[in-house]
Amino acid sequence: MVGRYALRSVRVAVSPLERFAEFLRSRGKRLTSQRRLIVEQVFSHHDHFDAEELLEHLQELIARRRVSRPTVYRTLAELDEAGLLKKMPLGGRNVYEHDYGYPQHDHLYCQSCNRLIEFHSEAIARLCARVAQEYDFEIVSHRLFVTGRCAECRRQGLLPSSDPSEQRRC
Amino acid sequence: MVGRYALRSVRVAVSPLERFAEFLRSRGKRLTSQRRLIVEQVFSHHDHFDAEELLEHLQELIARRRVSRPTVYRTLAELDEAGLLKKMPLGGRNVYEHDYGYPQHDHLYCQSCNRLIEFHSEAIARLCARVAQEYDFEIVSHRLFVTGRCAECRRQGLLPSSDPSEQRRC
DNA sequence: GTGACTGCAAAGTCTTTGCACGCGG
DNA sequence: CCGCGTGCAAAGACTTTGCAGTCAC
Repeated sequence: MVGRYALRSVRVAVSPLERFAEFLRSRGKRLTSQRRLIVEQVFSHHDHFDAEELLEHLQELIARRRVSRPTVYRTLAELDEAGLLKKMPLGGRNVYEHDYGYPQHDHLYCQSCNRLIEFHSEAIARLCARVAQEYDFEIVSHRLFVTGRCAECRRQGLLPSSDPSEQRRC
Repeated sequence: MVGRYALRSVRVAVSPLERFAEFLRSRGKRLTSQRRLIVEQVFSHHDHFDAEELLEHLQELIARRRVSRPTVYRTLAELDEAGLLKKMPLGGRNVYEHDYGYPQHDHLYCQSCNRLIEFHSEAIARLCARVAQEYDFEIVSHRLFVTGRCAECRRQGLLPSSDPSEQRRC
C-alpha cells in the first residue's frame, strides 16, 4: 500500500516512555513500575487494541501481581490525556491507537475481519476546515471512519460478520 | 444555517410507522402496541437521542406498564436494522438519529454543549470513494465527526466541558 | 516521611438475556 | 390457538471507585 494515501514514516526525538515521564513530572505524578510496564507493552508494537487485549498481553504480569486491571485502565486514560494514545469508541468498547510521533490519519474499517486500515488525506482536513468556517465552528480534531469490506475479505467472499461477538460496530 | 453545507429538506412517501410495519411483516414479526408507541415517540421530533433519553420521554408509559426498558432497547435495535434509525457510539453509549427520508450527512460535535450539528458535503463521499478505490475497499458507509467548539459556546467563553458526566467523548 | 499510587473488591453504567405469561395475526 | 413478544429480574460486558496498605521522590 504505497499510494497517495499511505502514511509517511514515523520520526520521534524522545521515546514514548520519556515523554510520559515528562508528562507525569509536570503534573506532580510518579513514574511507577506499573506505568513503566504498561507503556512498554503498549508501544512495543504499532497496533490498535482495547483494554481487554492489553490485559491479555499483560496476563503474566497480572498473575504475578506486578500490575492490576484498574491500573491498566487508569494508565490508559493518562496516556490518552498525555497525547500518547488516542482513544476511540468502537463497537461498545474503547479502542486505542498510538498518537505520538504518528501522523494524523483516518480509517477504513472492514466489517468482515474487523481490521482497521489507516490512511492519510490532506483533503479531508481541508474539507473539515471549510465546513467549520461556514458554521463558525472551532475544530479540535476530526475522525473519519469508512466502513465496508477490505479487498482480502471480498476475495474470500466473506460477508460482513454476522457473529455479534466478532463484530465491532462503528 | 443556509450555506453550502445545509441539509436539504426531507421528503418521504410512507410514514416511519408504516415502513416499520412493512419491515416487521417481511420478517414474520408483529406490530405490537409497544413497538407502535416507541416508533411514535422516536419520530415525533428530529433529534439525536440515546436509550436513556428515550426512556425518560416514555416514563409515563413505563410507569403504567405499557412498555418496558428491555423492549425499548430491543425495538431500537430493530429500528436500526430496519434502516429507520442510525446507531452511533458516542461517549460510551449509543446515540441514535433518524435515518429514514433523511439525507446522508456528517456531524460537527461541540465538546462544550454536546450538541451535534449536521452538515452535508458531497465532497466527503467523493473523497472516501477515491481512498477506497486506492485500497480496493468496498464502502458500505462512512462517518465523519468533527469535534470542537460551536460558535455559541465560543462566544460564551465556555471551555470544553470538564465535567465528565457532561461530556460525550467522541 | 508523606502523599500519590496500587491492588482488591465492590459498585456503576449501559445493555442484553432467560423465562413464564400474554396477545397479535 | 400458535408462537412471537413482553415484563421482570437477573446477568453481562466494560469501566470506575473507595479504601487501606505501599512505594516513589
